[in-house]
Amino acid sequence: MTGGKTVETSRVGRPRSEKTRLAILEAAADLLVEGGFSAITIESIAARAGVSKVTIYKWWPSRGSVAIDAYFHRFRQTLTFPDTGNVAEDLLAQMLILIGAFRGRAGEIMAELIGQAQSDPELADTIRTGWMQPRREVTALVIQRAIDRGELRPGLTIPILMDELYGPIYFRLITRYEPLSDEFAQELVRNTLEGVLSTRSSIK
Amino acid sequence: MTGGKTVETSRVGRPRSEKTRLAILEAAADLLVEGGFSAITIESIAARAGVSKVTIYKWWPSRGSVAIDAYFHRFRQTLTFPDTGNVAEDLLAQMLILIGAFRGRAGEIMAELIGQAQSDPELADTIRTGWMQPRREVTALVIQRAIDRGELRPGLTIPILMDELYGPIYFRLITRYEPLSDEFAQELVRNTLEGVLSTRSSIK
Amino acid sequence: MTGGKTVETSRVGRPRSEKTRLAILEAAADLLVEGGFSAITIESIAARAGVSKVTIYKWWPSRGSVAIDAYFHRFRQTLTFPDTGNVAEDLLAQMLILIGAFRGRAGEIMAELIGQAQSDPELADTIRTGWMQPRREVTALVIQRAIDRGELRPGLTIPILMDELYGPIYFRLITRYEPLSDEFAQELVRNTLEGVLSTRSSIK
Amino acid sequence: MTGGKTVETSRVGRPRSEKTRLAILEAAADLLVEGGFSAITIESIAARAGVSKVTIYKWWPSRGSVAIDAYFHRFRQTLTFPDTGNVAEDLLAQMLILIGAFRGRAGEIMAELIGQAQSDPELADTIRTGWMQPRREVTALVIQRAIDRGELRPGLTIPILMDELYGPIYFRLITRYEPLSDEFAQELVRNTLEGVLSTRSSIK
DNA sequence: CTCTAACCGAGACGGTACGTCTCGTCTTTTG
DNA sequence: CAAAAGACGAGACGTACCGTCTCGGTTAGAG
Repeated sequence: MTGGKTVETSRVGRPRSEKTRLAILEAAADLLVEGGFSAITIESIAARAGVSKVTIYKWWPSRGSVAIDAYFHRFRQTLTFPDTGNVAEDLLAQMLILIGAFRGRAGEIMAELIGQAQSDPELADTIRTGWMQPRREVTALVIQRAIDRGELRPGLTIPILMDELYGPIYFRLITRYEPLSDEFAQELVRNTLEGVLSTRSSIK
Repeated sequence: MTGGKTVETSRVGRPRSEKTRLAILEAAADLLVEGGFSAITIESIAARAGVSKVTIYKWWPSRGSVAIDAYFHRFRQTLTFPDTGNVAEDLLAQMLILIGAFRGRAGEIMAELIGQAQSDPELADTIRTGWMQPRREVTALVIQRAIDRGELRPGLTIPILMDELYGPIYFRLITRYEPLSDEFAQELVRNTLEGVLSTRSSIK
Repeated sequence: MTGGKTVETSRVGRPRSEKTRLAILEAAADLLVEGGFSAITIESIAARAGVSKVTIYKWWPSRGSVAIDAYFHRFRQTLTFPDTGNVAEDLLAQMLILIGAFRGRAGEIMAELIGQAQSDPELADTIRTGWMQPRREVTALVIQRAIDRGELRPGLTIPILMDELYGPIYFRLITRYEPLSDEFAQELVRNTLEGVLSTRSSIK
Repeated sequence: MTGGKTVETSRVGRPRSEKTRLAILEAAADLLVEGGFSAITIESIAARAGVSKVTIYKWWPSRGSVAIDAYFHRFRQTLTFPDTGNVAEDLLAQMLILIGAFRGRAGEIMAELIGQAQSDPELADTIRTGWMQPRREVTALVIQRAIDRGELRPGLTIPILMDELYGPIYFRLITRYEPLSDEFAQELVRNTLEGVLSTRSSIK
């Protein structure tokens, strides 16, 4: 996310052109939407943005980093999750918002970005810290509060519980085994909280 | 998985060389282990196997397909899962075997293959049908039997439950947020079955 | 002159395309005539010849070498110098033929090629062995015979005498101080043979 | 030689920095000596001189013009030729001085500059007027006096005679066919004056 | 003693060409 | 007819300089 940094201090020399920065992000985002990650080449971005290749290389280290910046630029979404105090409701709301974002082009592109990240550690890091981490923090907060209120088991490992919620969603996003429907999110959250044992056997 | 098919019918002309096929798979597997998916190029395989590029193109449609064939060739494992009749034990055993396989090089390579599959539908399909499906079928059987015995809730959607088990594992494989430890598998299976609500609130 | 070599032995693999070789030389020669040496870029040749850059790099080591090959391809001239037995006549004929070739585009281009050769030793060598040497050999022969016949001084250093003939011509070609006129050649040859001392002083 | 001009009129505004001008010429000369003309790039000069590119462009129109200025700055030599009244001695002295200057790095660089001048008319002009012309004028004077004294043939075309002297030297400098030895200069001057016909045939 | 015009550094930028890489196809000879 | 060898067109890579363009900060004579 190198290229995203704003020029803080006014230093000597010609300042960075904000117009150019935006033209690059817009061009990359367009290419991403139209042809997916494989359509992102430094040359195609440069040509579309009317910008020199060197300028792109100057501010971004790889095509992956331009792609993720362009993704955030285009699909930046608010993280305003509700906080009703009811853990089931809050978690479901969060999962529905994520699933909603992943239906449509944004989801396909995120899948490709995650795919690319498997052979681009820097991209992987940017996705983790720039995309997943903020969401996980909100979710962790909701879970922690529910533990504090005594709604959830105290011995719980929070990262594992979060993997139980996010894991299946990203698994579906990536394997496309089954659709990312609202019903899926509902049963996922319910199952995760209540378990899947039959009532009889749960009373031990 | 085109290249993996054995030559059944004896047709006219010079038969396909089995030695060549194996040389290609061994070379590709070596490259995969040494340098990951990005080290797999048709040219590098051809050079290493002492084989012409055209011969590879003749039997495999893409580098992804050679890679997955080479992966299966090198890391093929038995699917002999225990069947004790205890759903918790059986599921845990299955997850532990998968996690064990994913620790080490095989896991890293599978992550890369899944990554590549995001921009290679054919590779995605081969991974689903050749790798995931067999495991899911065994898991589905165990779950179905537990439902039949009344251990699990009858209304359960089996694919969702399987996503709850496999999803977090693949999520950790791909995001590398946290390690694929045995403890993780244990808590994952326990949480999935019993839920995470505190005992007090679960008696409603 | 690497690319000029003809494929002698019929070896395995696809043979070199003669059509491609000629297309490259024609394109390069056209560019040379139209825009001089600076118009010769590997990219422009490739574009004009409908050929890949790699193919050019495969057969020629530098743009200079393509240029000189293209020059010879386009301006190859016969070396049929007359041999009358009269040294003055023969030398003048040779110089007139060379000067004639250097008037017009071929001379301008040769000047540029010699210029480039100052920073490209390989090009320099090709010009020496492929262009100058054959002419010098013919000239050396004429001179040697004149020495044998007793027309020229026996103690003469032949290379120096040849430099006295060719040097002024190339000097004019390169500095453009004065035109390469036929009168120039006539006085040059006469002066070189007879000297410039006044008759009075020459009889010492 | 634009950049070499001294600031005559004192105009308003900050005057041109002499320190900067010298830093540029020194840097360029160093680069020229170390890596030849190809090492001369505006960027490398700017970096080495601690100067902005724009400042260089402001005072010199091209890299060729900086190069030639740097050459004169570093290798400026006196034009004090002896004038003994003996044409053979005087011409030989002049040629020996020139040949002496051309042995060593200065000659190699001059060859490269002349080479570059083939595709840079302005550079060609600067070399002619700034380097060759002063020498030719001295030589022309010596020749003219010899004609006046009756030592040389009256019908002689002086520029042609000068090309007979300078041409072979520059030819050797540029083609590196043979070394620029003192013996070469001696025989060159002698041959030029006396001719190469054998005594017998010269008396016709 | 301020004003102001020109100089100068640093560095961003669009552009052209470089030489390299790998792809997937094509065209031969060899077994 | 399979396979090896290798030529080839295509196109992106990342780099080097080009020449131009802001900027901010001198520097010295003119008012």
